[in-house]
Parts: sequence; C-alpha cells; structure tokens
Amino acid sequence: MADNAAGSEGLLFLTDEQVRKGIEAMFFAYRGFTADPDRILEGKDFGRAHHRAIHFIHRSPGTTVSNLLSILGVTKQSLNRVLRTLIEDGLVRSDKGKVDARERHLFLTEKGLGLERELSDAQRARMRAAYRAAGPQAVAGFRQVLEAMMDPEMRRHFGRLKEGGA
Amino acid sequence: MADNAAGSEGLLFLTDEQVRKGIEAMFFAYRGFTADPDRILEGKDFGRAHHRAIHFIHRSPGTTVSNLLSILGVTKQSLNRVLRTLIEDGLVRSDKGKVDARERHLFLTEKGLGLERELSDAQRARMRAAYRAAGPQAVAGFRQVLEAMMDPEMRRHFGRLKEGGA
DNA sequence: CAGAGAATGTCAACGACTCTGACATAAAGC
DNA sequence: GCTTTATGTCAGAGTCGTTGACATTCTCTG
Repeated sequence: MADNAAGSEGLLFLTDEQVRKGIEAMFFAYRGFTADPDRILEGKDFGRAHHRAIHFIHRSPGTTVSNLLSILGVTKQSLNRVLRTLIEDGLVRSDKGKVDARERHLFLTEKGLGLERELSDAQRARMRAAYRAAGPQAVAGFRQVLEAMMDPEMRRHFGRLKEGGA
Repeated sequence: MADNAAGSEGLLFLTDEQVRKGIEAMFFAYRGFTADPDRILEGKDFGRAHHRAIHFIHRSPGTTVSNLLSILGVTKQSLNRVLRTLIEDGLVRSDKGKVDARERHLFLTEKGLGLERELSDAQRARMRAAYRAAGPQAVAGFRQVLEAMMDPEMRRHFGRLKEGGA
C-alpha cells in the first residue's frame, strides 16, 4: 500500500495511486482531444459519429461499409444513418463495387475533403502542441502505452508502420 | 510532404502522418480503456456516466454536486439523473451541507465502494498491463503528452501531485 | 428584518446516438 | 435453384447529453 514508486527504473513502479492518475489523465485528455472537432461540428448537423466516419474514409479511400463497421465497432444500423446523411449532404460518395457488386466503396467528395481538412487541422494542431510541449521521447512513450492499451483486434486496424525515426 | 521525421532528437519530428497515427491511437486506445467497465456495467442498469460519477466521488469523498459538475463538464440536470439512480440504488449517500444547506455532500456507501472496486480493478488491470508492456519511461511520456493535451481548465481538476519517482 | 438576487438542486421534455430485432434486396457461390 | 454474404431500412428502446421551468436556501442590502 506504501508509496513504492521506483522512479523510471524498476518493475514495481506502479502504485494504485499512479495508475488512478493515469486513468484520470486518459479521461481528461480524451475530452480535450475531441473538444475542437466537436465545436466545429456543432451547428453543422453533424456529430462525433460523422467525424469518425469521415476520418476513416479519408484514411482509406474506397473502403467498404463492412470494413468501416469493424473499425468503428458499431452496428450497421448506426453507421448507416451516419453514412446516409453524409451522402445526402454530398460529403461522401458511395460506389458500387466492380468485382463484387454487393460492396459499396466509400470516398470523400471535394466537399467532404474540405470538412475533413477543417476537422483534422484543429485536432492535429492540438496534438502537435501537446507533442511539442512533451518532447520527442515522451511522444514515443505515449504511443507505446496507447498501443498496449488497445484490444488486440483494434491493434490490427491500427496497423503498424515504421514511420521514420528510431 | 516528405518523411522528415527526426527520430527522437529534433524539433521538426512531426509529420502529418505521425500526428494522424497519434489521433487514431487515441481513438482506439480510449475504446479499450472504457471496454472493461462498460462490460461490467452492462446489464446492471448503469452506464459510463455512472462510472464517472462513482470514480470522482470515490476520489473525493464528500465532494459537492457543483464540484462534480465542473469536473465532469455536463449540465446539472444530466448529472442529477445519474446521481438520483445511484442514490435510489443505495450506492451513493447525499448529505445536506452543514455550513451551507444548499449543498449536497456525496459519499459512496459500502455497496458503492464495492462497485467502484470492481470497476476500477478491471480498468487498472488493463492500465497496469499497458504500463508494463511499455515500460517506465514510456509511462512518463504517456502522462506528459496526455497532460499537455488537456484543456487548461481540466488540468486544474487533474491537479498535480508529485507521485513518488523522478 | 424584508425582499432581491445568486447558488444549488430537482423535475420534465427533447435530441443525438447507440443498440436489438425483423425484414428487403442484390449479388456471389455452390 | 438454394444458401450465404453484403448492404440497406424500418421500428422500438436505452443511455446520456441538452434546455426550460421551478423550488429551496443562502447572502447581500436597504
């Protein structure tokens, strides 16, 4: 129960209290993380669910509905409502598959790319600021812990890419 | 647009792509972060909002409703519904303030402490596993980046405590 | 001390987003 | 042709957020 933190060396460096602080840090940081896009979306008829769809369509243009489903972890009914409004509003294009005509391949339109840009600029700005404040080494640690915190299934979607530095 | 990552040295180490990966890491990790408590709560008549209230009442026994409001960042009406059910179900006790009878001071009952324990055990186990997998130095970086990502206002609630190690 | 105003908490109603369940359609595979 | 897969849709419910209205209690001021 004592404060047996071992600095940044040992293996027994995790007090319950430290872990609790980590939990709260996740909570507060995630709020900050979503705050800017939420602000932009509000009043635009869209919400966080639309943001997520836009993000992943942008990342993987031409992705299918079912791929998006497994990334987002929601039901098709839920995703469908989101996609429908995005398509109606001309932000997303849905093309019937050529090899398998059952599939729909999703793309952002010009308009969709515009909103994506606006949203991710805001979110990247905050992320960048945090990275800068914390420094390169902290960023590496940040990413390591986050990756370890994911469900293995999600880690698949996250993919691993060797991005530059050591 | 090139890959000008500067490893873990320079100041220009942040490509758009790296930042995007950080954003997705937050998304996927937060999902893992909430998965275990969500699973426990489901079927228990409670949800994530109840978990948050329980967590912060546990952290600060005797806290007032308005303090909780500013921590959680929701409206009092929203919090009230959550608190009402927690009180009805005997997990939380609400004592009228002695110096200011408008205030309610909140405490977890034995039963509430039991559920808190169950929830935080699950969440701590995952956090601990992630910490262990990533190592002490990564944990320090993780915390630094998260703290830098918060809104300044939230950083207040997060508080800073020198917890053991360097 | 009375009355105004601020702080706090409660009740009611509504909206966004999630879910489950049932069903329709079209295409692929056998 | 029959089954399975991929997608879309309708209906109904639950959680959790919102605003609006209102009651209670405290504080301040004349």
